[in-house]
Amino acid sequence: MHNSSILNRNYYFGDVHKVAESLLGKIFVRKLKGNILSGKIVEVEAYDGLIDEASHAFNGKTKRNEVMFKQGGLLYVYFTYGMHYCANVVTGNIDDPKAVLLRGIEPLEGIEQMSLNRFGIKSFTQKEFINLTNGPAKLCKALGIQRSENGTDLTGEEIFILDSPNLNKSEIIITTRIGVNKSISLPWRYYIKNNRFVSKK
DNA sequence: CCACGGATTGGCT
DNA sequence: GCCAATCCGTGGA
Repeated sequence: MHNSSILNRNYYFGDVHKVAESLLGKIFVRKLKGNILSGKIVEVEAYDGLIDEASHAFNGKTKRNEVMFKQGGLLYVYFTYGMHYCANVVTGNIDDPKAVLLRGIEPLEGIEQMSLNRFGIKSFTQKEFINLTNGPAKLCKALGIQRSENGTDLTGEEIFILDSPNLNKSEIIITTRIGVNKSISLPWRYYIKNNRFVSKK
């Protein structure tokens, strides 16, 4: 199915901004009920722990954000707006709570299952195809990621990320984050230029 | 294409 | 009690 290797623990101990940028183009894989669901990561945001007012970890550890305070390479899933889940990749050391929010992926494998998860039906229009995974809560729905996936080890078998060469600088747009009220001018959002599954240009 | 508001629940003050 | 790292449908330009 794939030849590339799974990103190892060491990868997730890098600088959160470097990890965020380098995750673009890599393949996020979710095994769900024997199906493989996968997609290319096309949009992310970095949340820089204790110095970042917009980070969930800014005010210290709570039951909700405790996974951010664990070692890099875990999945931090949070619930928001009363109905949505969003997924982050935790980076760095214990008690150094940084994370990369996954905001958009381009579906590769298991597309019919993603449509079932999103819309309750296997078929979809061209417009619905884009709508499958072009947003942080949409991609969680499509991949079947919810509260029970919080804390999943990305070096395990269930959810992991496959390595691939880093993109050229010319293929990457760096800009401000979306949906935050604090630290709004920090350019900590990264996405692939001209990709249709980026949530907002 | 853009702006606006409703949905809905848990975390935190 | 307030409001969120969102999404979707609606209505107008």
